[in-house]
Amino acid sequence: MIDLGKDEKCEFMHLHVDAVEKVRGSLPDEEKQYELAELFSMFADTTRIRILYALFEAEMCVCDLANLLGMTQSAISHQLALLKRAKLIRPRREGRAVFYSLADGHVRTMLDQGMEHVNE
Amino acid sequence: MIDLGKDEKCEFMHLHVDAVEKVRGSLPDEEKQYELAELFSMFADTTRIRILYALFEAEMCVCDLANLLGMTQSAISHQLALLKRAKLIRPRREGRAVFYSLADGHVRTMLDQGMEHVNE
DNA sequence: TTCTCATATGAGCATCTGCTCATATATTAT
DNA sequence: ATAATATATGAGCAGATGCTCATATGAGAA
Repeated sequence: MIDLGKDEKCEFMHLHVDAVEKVRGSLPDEEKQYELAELFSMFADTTRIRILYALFEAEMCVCDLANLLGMTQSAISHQLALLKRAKLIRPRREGRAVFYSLADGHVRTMLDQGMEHVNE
Repeated sequence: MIDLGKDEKCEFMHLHVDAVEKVRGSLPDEEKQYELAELFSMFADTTRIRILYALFEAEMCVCDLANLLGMTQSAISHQLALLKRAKLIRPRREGRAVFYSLADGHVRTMLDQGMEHVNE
């Protein structure tokens, strides 16, 4: 057996060198990995999940959401800014109020898929 | 107009009281919200994303993954423990090695949906 | 048994995240 | 113009997260 140094024991004793090499090429590139992680992190918080579920039902302004979820205007606004940056929601100004709605259907699909897994 | 106190200005000046009330009933219950957030948080990290993409291609052991991703065995093992806890992957012992594979198809579907959104 | 290898896991630490609080901006009304 | 209202945003802080390092566990070999 070839000696590959003290830190490379198990990595090369297995038969899977070819499998590993095959997989290496099929990974999404670094930027896509980062964008994916960032997208999913939007769904990784209960406040944002509740905001999105609320927007499934109706377009709502910041204070409506704050009232609905029992949170401060500031907390909601910060989260809306994140969701907007991730292009999951879209603002519409009407006088002083800003109404938010879902940007596209993927949001719904993704949450549905997640809910399906959670419900087994 | 009814005076509702200093902190409840905007919440009740809008026409959306009914919309808000309708939505209140349609939110998933607290436990589901939490489970959903926990599930999505599994996809909210590039290391775990790369592990899952790797397992799309082939069942792999811890050290194979560590080698593939250029990370320590410990770091990978910690992440695998999280993915296992979330029931996204499944271990299979074979001698000293433990091989991991995807637990079910939802994982693939969810990542695909995310990738679709990222790719616009 | 003892030794080695593969994996798992607890502690510690630096970074990230989600809130609060204060304040800034934008729009309308007077 | 000034005042009031709705939203946005920066700073600060407590808790969560992902790594490293050391060590524990589990399984096969001698």
